[in-house]
Amino acid sequence: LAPELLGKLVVTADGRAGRIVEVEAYRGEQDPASHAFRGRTARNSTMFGAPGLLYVYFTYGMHYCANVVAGSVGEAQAVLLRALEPVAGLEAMRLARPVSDRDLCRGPARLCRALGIDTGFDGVDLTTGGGGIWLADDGAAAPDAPAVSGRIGLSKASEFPWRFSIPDHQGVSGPIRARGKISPQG
DNA sequence: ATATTGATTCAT
DNA sequence: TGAATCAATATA
Repeated sequence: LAPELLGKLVVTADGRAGRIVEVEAYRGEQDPASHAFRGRTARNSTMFGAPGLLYVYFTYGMHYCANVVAGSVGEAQAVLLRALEPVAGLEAMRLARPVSDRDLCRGPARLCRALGIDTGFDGVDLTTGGGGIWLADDGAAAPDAPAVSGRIGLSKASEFPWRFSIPDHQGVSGPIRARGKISPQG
């Protein structure tokens, strides 16, 4: 499911939108790197819910990251949104954080800042639009052969090749990759 | 390479 | 209670 999100749009009620260009998959209680690895807690309970929910968590004392819940109820699978290509509402994004347009949504915490996502959005349903943020499909196809590489920024299980991105897209978060020794792209 | 920053979690 | 950890980013 994770690679199929590539090319989809994330849209907010106030007119901001970005195209998904990079994601990572997390596989619930079987995945040592997943927040759900040690079972359900107050923080990760959204992951155990229905597919299509938005799981937002706060980390490093200052950053939010957003995931799309996948799998079925109770499986706690999720797809981390790592980078978007800004598509609409760029003015509001620049206001949230003044950086170059290319960097607005390049990185899991940056895209949350740019779209105004915080833990208040944790648990909203991305399929109905009622939560103020939703997924849209404008017909752009996911790449036939998405780039695959090791996950980024993890102290455990970073070797699992569950990071997917649009090949050679400039919006993909790059340099952080140097921390892992995985042969990148593919 | 290092500072930032605070919630969450696991161990006393 | 306390310490370690953390799916990150900015700055040097």
